[in-house]
Amino acid sequence: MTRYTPAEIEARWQATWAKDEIFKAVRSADKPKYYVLEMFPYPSGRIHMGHVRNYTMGDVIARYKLATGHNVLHPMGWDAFGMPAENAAMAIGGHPKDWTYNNIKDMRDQMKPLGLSIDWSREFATCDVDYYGQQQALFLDFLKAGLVYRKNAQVNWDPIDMTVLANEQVIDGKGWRSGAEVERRELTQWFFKISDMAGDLKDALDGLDNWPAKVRLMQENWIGESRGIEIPFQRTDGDGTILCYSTRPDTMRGASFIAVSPDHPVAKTLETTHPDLAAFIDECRKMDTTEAAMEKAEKKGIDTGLRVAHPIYDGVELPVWIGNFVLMDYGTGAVFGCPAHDQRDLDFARKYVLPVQNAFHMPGDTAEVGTDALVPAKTETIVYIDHFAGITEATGQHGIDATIDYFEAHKLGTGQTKYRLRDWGLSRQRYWGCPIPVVHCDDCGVVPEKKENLPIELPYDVSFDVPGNPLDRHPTWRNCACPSCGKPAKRETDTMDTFVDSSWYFARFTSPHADTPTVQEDAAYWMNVDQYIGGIEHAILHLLYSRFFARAMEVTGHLPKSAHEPFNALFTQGMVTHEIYQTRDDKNRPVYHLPEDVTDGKLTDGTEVETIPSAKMSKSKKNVVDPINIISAYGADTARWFVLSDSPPERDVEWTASGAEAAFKHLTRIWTLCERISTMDKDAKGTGDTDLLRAMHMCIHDVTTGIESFGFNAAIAKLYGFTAVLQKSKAGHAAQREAIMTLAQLMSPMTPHLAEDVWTRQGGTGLIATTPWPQVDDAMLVSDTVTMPIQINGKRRAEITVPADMSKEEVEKVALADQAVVKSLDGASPKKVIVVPGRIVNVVV
RNA sequence: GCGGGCGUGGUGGAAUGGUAGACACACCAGACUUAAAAUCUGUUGGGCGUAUGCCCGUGGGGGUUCGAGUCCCCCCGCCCGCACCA
Repeated sequence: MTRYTPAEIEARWQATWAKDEIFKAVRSADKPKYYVLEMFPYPSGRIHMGHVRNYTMGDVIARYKLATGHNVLHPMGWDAFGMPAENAAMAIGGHPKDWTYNNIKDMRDQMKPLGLSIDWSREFATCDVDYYGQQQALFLDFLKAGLVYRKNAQVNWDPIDMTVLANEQVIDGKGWRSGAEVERRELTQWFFKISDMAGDLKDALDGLDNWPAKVRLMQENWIGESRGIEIPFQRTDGDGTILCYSTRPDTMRGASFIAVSPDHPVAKTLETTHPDLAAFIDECRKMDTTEAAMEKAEKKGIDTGLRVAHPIYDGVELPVWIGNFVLMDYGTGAVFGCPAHDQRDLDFARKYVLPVQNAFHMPGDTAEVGTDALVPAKTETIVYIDHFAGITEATGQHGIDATIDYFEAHKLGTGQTKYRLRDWGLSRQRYWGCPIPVVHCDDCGVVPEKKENLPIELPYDVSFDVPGNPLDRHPTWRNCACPSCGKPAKRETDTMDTFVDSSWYFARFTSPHADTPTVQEDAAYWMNVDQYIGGIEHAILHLLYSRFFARAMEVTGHLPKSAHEPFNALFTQGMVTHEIYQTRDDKNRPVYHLPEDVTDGKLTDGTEVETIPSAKMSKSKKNVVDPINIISAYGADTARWFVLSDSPPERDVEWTASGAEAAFKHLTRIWTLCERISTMDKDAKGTGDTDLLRAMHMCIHDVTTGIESFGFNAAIAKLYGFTAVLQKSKAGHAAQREAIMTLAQLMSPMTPHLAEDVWTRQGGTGLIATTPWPQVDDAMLVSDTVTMPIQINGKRRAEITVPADMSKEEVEKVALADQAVVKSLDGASPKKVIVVPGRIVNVVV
């Protein structure tokens, strides 16, 4: 009797797969292609359980697609630029490049024992000069196409990372990585013109049927489309107009002031001549240091003395104020305030004693606004007055649309659709990123580098002993010739946001070593990604940027039109969690303990630990289980099996030692079962062959459906069930052998090594990985008889077994004749009998 | 504040509108063993009953339906996203 020894089995099969190159993706017209991709990892140096779960899910899909006759592309790479490498260099010395490449090597070594069906020949890291050089080429093409531009702008400045952040990278007023309160600064920066595509990025979400609705909705909210109107207000104190944007033109009757941003041109002009206004504007600028403070800040304003005419009431004048709450970069930087129907405007009006005037009424309102603005709910009926009095049935959007029509018809304004989405600032004042390939020339200004001069390589000889960007203080790197006039010039020292790197890597995988960003035939063949798998945390940032890049690469001829939306299907998987174990030190501060140091709620010295409910595995809470330890204790197949079982893949899964143990026991059971069948008398006849094979076909059906619908946990439950059937079966050798070989095939996407071994031991030919997926024999799914529950008034009272093809009428007769039914009816006569063939009978009395 | 999701045994979770709790964990009992481990078998939503069985049960309340965990309305709780966006 041999034992299940995963270490030996797994190494052996991984070597075989590698030798036979069965996962190498080659273009072929013979089979349909299938591109499965998991979000590539940041090379932190160690893989964690989240990686194991993410890549196992992708691997199940990839292996299943391979077995179902697809030409599969399943690549792996490294999102390798970024701050941690520089932080490590600053903290412990060394060089970001060495740190990163060492980490990549370590993580690759940790990942390979998982037995993933990856085409490693396509591997690359975004910090490879081959990759970022092509990214520079893309940048130049985008620049030529007007998709990148430079502007002086208020930016989010992270004072800890000492760099700029995009709007998407500021979470609750704090930097997404450093957690520092973000400041506002004015800097000249490069921007991607993502806002030009806002409408399409929003509209195309509708077509992404195989994306989670949640992600589509988050993107829709982020893009923030709103329908409104731009209204020019005529100055009465002089010439000119002030253009205001409003999504509520139906409140125009109640307008009592205009508010402009402190950065508005009107404010900037007045600033030069009015010291009081200048002081206020100055105060606004000083106050605006952090996003968090801005949110809490008091609404303040100052009257400019300017006056404008009310657009629909002759002779009514409105004062123009500067308001600290008006944003310059949304709409037109100027709004009209309607205190009666907007809480913020009302607070402002009360503070500065401005008129409050109803624009409409709602049934039941007192027509007298106190401290709460009269804001109609979506479904409430609004009764308009004066100019809009005709719009009586107005609810929700109707009144707004109708008033926009009114303004347009009277040439008082223009309907406008606006977006919240801002352009993506990509400049970062960091070393470890892709250099922006432009040159600053005293004579020619900002000049794009020539393509033949690419790649602009990062210098290796840099120092991190002082804060700031080492490229700025490098003695020679900046020096270059102007690509336009040839005179000495200086390179741009900003590098690109690392989200740029991850916005097109999926396209690069289709021709990873080409000397152009993509190759037309390869991109056309392999794109789109058929199934993309990753964390919900990328719902906005990475996925929105990638959708923009696909469009931009289409415009610049690097991707086909068909790749407009690059990810056909998206799956967002849950996290791996673990309980947290803590004790307290003498100052009552928590001390955390690794799960491996805790047995039955106690440390090895007998100290009891407090158990805190399961949370995302994190080093700081020490609630981590190292995949390497699990693999060496139980093997990769056990780890893979466990992360897929118990919880649906979109939800979190809690790692438990007992669960991992159970997974290992099950795989051992399969091994033992395989041994038993191998040693059976080959000729002996058994009993129940048909029952076993019928259960087998049910299992094929259920597992196939499970995998195709991401119901991995359900598929695994069925595999448990069928294993139990096979274990108890008294069927003959041939049937049992067929059953275990099919079981191995069905398990092969999850536990590929064990599956190969069972397959070979049972005399299967070739590799299970490339053997066609088992087919369901539909005839085997239908049984001759069927057991149906009988309900009386919806309560289950009896059960009958009848031939599967029995007519409804016959079933009804049999049901009503049943002993238990007769007893339950107790002489009452049925009013109605509902027979759902093969399902249920309900007798209504 | 706005938008979305979720709520099922001791636990993780199953259930195309059709027998709620599959499968797994944990617990308990039994077999094997001198014993333990390992392995195998069985029980396990609550209540009543010797028992065939009966009653209750998917956060709470109402509704649609022959039939609701599932669909609709209201409420409660939790989670997530967005928010000075005019």
